[in-house]
Amino acid sequence: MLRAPALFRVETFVAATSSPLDLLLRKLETHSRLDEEDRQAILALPYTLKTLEAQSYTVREGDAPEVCAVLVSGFAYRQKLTGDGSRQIVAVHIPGEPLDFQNLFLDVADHNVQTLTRAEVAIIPRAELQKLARSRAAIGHAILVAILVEASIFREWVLNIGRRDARSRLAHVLCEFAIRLEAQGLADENGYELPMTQEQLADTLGLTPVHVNRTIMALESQGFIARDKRRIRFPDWRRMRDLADFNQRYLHLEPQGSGAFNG
Amino acid sequence: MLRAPALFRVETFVAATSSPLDLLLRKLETHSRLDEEDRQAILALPYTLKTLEAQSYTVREGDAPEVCAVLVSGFAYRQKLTGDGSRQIVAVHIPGEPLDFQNLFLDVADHNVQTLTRAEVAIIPRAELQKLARSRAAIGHAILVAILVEASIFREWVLNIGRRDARSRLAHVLCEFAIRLEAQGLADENGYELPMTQEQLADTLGLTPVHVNRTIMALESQGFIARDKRRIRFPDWRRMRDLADFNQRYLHLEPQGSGAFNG
DNA sequence: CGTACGTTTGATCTTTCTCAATAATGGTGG
DNA sequence: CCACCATTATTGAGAAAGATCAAACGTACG
Repeated sequence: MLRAPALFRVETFVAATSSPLDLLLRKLETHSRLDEEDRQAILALPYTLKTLEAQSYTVREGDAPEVCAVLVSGFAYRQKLTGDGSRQIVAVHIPGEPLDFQNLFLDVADHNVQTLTRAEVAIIPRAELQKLARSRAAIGHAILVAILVEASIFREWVLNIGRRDARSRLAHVLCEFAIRLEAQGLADENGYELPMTQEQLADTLGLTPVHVNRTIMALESQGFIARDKRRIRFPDWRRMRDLADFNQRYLHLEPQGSGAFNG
Repeated sequence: MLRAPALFRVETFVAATSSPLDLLLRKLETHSRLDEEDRQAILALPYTLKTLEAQSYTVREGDAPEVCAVLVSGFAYRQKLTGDGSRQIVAVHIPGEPLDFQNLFLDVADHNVQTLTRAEVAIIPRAELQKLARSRAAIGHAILVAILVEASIFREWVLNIGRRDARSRLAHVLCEFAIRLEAQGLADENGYELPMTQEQLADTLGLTPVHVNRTIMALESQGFIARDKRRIRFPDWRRMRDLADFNQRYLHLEPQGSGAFNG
C-alpha cells in the first residue's frame, strides 16, 4: 500500500475520526496487511468511548490490566519512576495508537500509562480483542507486529539516550514524532503540534528541563527547527535528519511513498 | 511452580544441557505455564546445533531473519550503532534464551545480534516454531509473553540509562543479571560469571570504559560487590539491591521461592 | 617471553546539572 | 475585557558527573 500524499491523508484522517476503530485499523495497517474480512471484524468490535483529563492514569504499575484502550484523540505516555522519585518517560503515544498491548498479556503492569493531554479513548473489552486475535491469524499477527515495533522503538530510545548528546537526542525524538504523526495524517510540511512541556520532554530524554530549554533554543537559533507555540516545523528536513542521525527503519512503516519528510 | 533451591537448580541445569530444547522450555516456563503436551511438543522440535566464535553475528541490521536461534551456552547481545560509530548494547542474553523472537516476525532486522563469548546455538526452523505457536495456544502465548518481558526490560533500561547515575546504573544491571542467571540456574550465593569486558559494559550502560572502571572499583571498595576474575559476588544482597534501586517486578518471573537473592 | 588485549590510574576538559531568579503565557473569575 | 494566578519558558552563575587523552600495568595465550 503506497501512502497517499499528505493532503489526502489529512482528509482521510478527519473522516476516520468518525469511528475510533478506523483509527485502530489504520494503525495496524501501517505495519501489517489485512484483508477485507479482517477489517470488518475489527470495525465490528464493541467499545465504549471515554474522555479523560490530562494526566489521568489508564494503567498503574502493579495493576492487573483488564481492558484495552485505544487513543482516539490526544496524546499519552508510559512512565516509570526511580526510587528517589525521578521520572523517565519511556514512550509517547499519538492518536490512533493502542495503549495496552504491552500490559495486556502480562499479569501485573510494570509501568504507568498516563494521558499527556485531555484525551478520548475507546475502551475495548480485553476478551473480545483476544478472541479476535486467536480466531483471525492476520489480526493476531498484526497485534504481535505492533508489539514488536514498540519494542524496536524502545531499543532506539536506549541508543538515543545512551549514546547521543543532548542536541542530537532531542532532534531525534522530534524526527520520530514527525514520521509517526505523518503516518497518522497528523503532520505535514507545516510540522505538527507537540503538546509536551519542556519538563516532560526532559523526562523523555533523560535530561533536565533547563538543559532541554537551552537545547531547543540552540536548535531554533541554528535553523534546525522553527517554533510557533507548541507547533514544530523543520525548515530543512534533510539537515535536521542528519543532525538527529535519524533513520526511520526502526519504525517499520510500510515502504515510503510521497510525504513531507522524504529525502 | 515454586522455584527449587539454588543447589538443586544447578543440578537440573547441568542435566538440561543434554538437550538444548530443555533450555528453551525452562525459559518459557519462567514466565508462563505449560502443560505436559506443550512440553512434549517443544521437546520434539527439530533443530541443529552450531558453535559460534565470540563476536559472531547471528542477525545483522537490514537482514531478513530466516531462523530462530536459541542460546544453549555462552552469552550474546543486541547492539545498535549511531552514525558516528558509537555503540549501544541494548540487551544481553544468557544461556537458554531465544535470540530471534524480536526479529522473527518483522521483515527487516532493526539491530544487530552478536555472541559475546564463544557460544552454542540451537537453530530451529522458523516455520516449525510458528506452526507450534499457531497450533498450541499456550505455546503461542508463552512466546508472546517472552516478547513482552523483553520489552519490559527495554523500558527498565531506558529508565536506568536516562535517570540513574553511574554507580546505581551499573549496580542495577549487575542485579538484573544476578536474578536472570539465577532463574536459569547459573547464579547462586557465590555470584556468577559475567563474561563482559569493561568496554562492553560501558556500551550497555551508555558510559565510557574509563568511567565504568572507576565505578566498578568504587562498588568494590565500598563493599557492594566482590570480584574474582570475571566472577561477581554480592557480600550483602539487600544493600546492593537498595543502592541499585532494583525491583525485579519488571522481569515478570514466577512468584519467588527460596533463592540466593531474596530479602 | 613477547604480544595483544584488558584494566587501572592521572590530569584536564566538557557537558550537563543545580540552584536561583526573572519573564512570558494561558486560563479564570470578576 | 482586565487583573490575577499558576504554570511554563528563559537566563545566569557555579558545581559536578562523566568524557577525553594519555600512559602504565596485568594477564592470558600463542
